[in-house]
Amino acid sequence: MSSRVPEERRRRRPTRSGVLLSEDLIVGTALRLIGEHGSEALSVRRLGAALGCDPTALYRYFHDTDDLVLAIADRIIGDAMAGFVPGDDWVASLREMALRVRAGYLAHPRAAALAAHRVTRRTSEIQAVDTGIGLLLSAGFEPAAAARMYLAFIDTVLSHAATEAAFLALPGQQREADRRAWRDVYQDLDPVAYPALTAVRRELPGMADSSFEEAVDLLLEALAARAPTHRASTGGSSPG
Amino acid sequence: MSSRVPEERRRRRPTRSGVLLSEDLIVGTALRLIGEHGSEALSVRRLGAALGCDPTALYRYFHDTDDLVLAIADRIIGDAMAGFVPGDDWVASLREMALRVRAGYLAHPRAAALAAHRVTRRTSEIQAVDTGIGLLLSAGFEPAAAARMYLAFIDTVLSHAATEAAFLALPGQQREADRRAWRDVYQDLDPVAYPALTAVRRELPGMADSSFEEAVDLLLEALAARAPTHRASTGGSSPG
DNA sequence: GCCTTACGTCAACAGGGTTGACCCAATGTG
DNA sequence: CACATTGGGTCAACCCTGTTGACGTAAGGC
Repeated sequence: MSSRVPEERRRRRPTRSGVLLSEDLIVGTALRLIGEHGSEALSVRRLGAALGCDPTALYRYFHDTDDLVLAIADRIIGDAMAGFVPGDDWVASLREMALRVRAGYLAHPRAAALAAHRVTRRTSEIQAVDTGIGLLLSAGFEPAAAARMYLAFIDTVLSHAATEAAFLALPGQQREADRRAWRDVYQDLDPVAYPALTAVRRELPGMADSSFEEAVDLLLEALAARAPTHRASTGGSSPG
Repeated sequence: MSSRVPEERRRRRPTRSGVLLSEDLIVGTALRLIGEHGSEALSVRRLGAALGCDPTALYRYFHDTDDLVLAIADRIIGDAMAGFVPGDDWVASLREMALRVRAGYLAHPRAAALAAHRVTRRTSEIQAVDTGIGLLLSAGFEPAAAARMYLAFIDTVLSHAATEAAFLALPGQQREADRRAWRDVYQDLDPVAYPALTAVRRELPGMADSSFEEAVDLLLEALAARAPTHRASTGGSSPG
C-alpha cells in the first residue's frame, strides 16, 4: 500500500483527468488545501477531488492518512531548514534554527497545528536532529547530556511554534477576542483579590504578544551556563 | 440547544434506563470514559451509551461537541489548581505550578489537546496569572519584566503540556509508532551523513521520554540568574 | 507483441457528528 | 384535581469520514 516502490520505478499512469500523481504533488496539494480552507478541509475525498483523481488512489502513495500527515510535516521542516549551515557560534546557530523552524510553522499555521507534535521519521527531520545535536556536542556536552539538552530545546521550540500556529489557525473572530481579553477582562479587577495583576496592569496588553524569542533566549542562556566549554565569541564581533 | 436553562429549573426526566442526566454527570462520565478506554473513546454515541441514554440527548445540555469539550477543560483547570498556595521560595512555587498544570492536562489528554490553546478568561485562570506574576514580583523583577517573564514561563509550561497531551491523545497505534521511531529508524543511519546522531546513538531511545521537567528547570535557572534579588532560601530549610 | 503487475477506479462498510420530527411526562396554573 | 405548556428523551435519517477488496487497464521489461 505504502510507497515501497522507489519514486523512479513507478508506473505513473495518468488519472481520468490527465494528472500524473507523485508524492510531491500530493503533499503540495494537501498543503495548499489546508492553507486555503483550514485543517479540517484535509480529507482523503477532498484531496482526491483537488488532485483530479479517485480518493483511494492516494493509498498507492501513502499507507494511510497518518502517513500523509507525517510527509506534510517533513516537507515543512525541510523547507524551513533549506540552506541552513551551522556557524562557529553554537548558541547563535541554535537560535537561528529555532527561528527558522518557527517561521516554517507560521507559514502553514493550519497544517502545523496538525503535524507539530509528530515524529516524522523522514530525512528532513533526521537531518535537523543531527545538526542540532552536533551543535551541542561542539559546545562540549557529553553525548547523554547533548541528547537530553537537544530534546528540551527542540521540544520548547516546537511546542511554542505549535501554540502560535494554533492561535493563528483560529477563526479571526475568536483570535481577536482572545487578544482583546488581556485589554478588557484583565483591566477592571479587584485590587485586593488580585494585587499582582493590579501592580502590572499597564503591562498586560503585551501579554497578547509572542513570548517565543524570550523563551528561546532564556533557554539558550541556561544552556550556555551549563556548557562545559564557554562560547567562542562573547563579544558580538564575528559577522555572518 | 445549549444549557440556557438554569440547572435547578430543569425538568429532568429519567432516561429509558432510569438515569437522571445533568451537566456534571455528563462531564464526569466523559472524563471517566477517556480515562478508562483510551483517548479515542470520546464520541457522542459512546458517551450516550455510557450514560445510558440516547446519544442525541446530550444536545439538550451542550450546543455541540466543542461546547462539551470546553466544559470538560474548565473542570480540568479547576481541579489542577485546587488548593495551591504559593510558598516562600518563588522558584519552587513556580515549579510546583508548572507540575500541577501539566498533571491536570495529562490526566485528560484528549480534552486537553483540544482546548489547550484557548484563553478561558475565567476565575481559575485569572487567579493563576495573579499568583505567578506575584511570585516574580517577589523575586524583585520590575512590573514590565515580571509580566514578560511570566508570559515566557507560562507559555512554555502550557505549550509543553499541550504537546505531551497531544502525544497521549494520539491513537495507540500512532503513539507507539512515534515512540518506536527513535529506537528503529534512528539506529541504522549512515555514520558519514549523520555523524552527530551516530555519536549519541545509544542515547536516542530516551528521546521518546518527556523533556518537560528539563525544560522547566532550564527556564527557572535562567530566571533565577536574571532575578535582581537572589533566592531567599537556597538550602531546603523552612518547613511548610 | 506478449506477460506481468503497478496503479487508478469503483462499490461498499463501519464509524463519526448533527438535525428535525415525534411524543411523553414533569411542571406551573387554576 | 385537572388542564395546558413545554422541556427533553427518543428515533430515523442525512452526510461526512477513513479504509478495504475486487476489478480492469495500461505501462514497461523482455
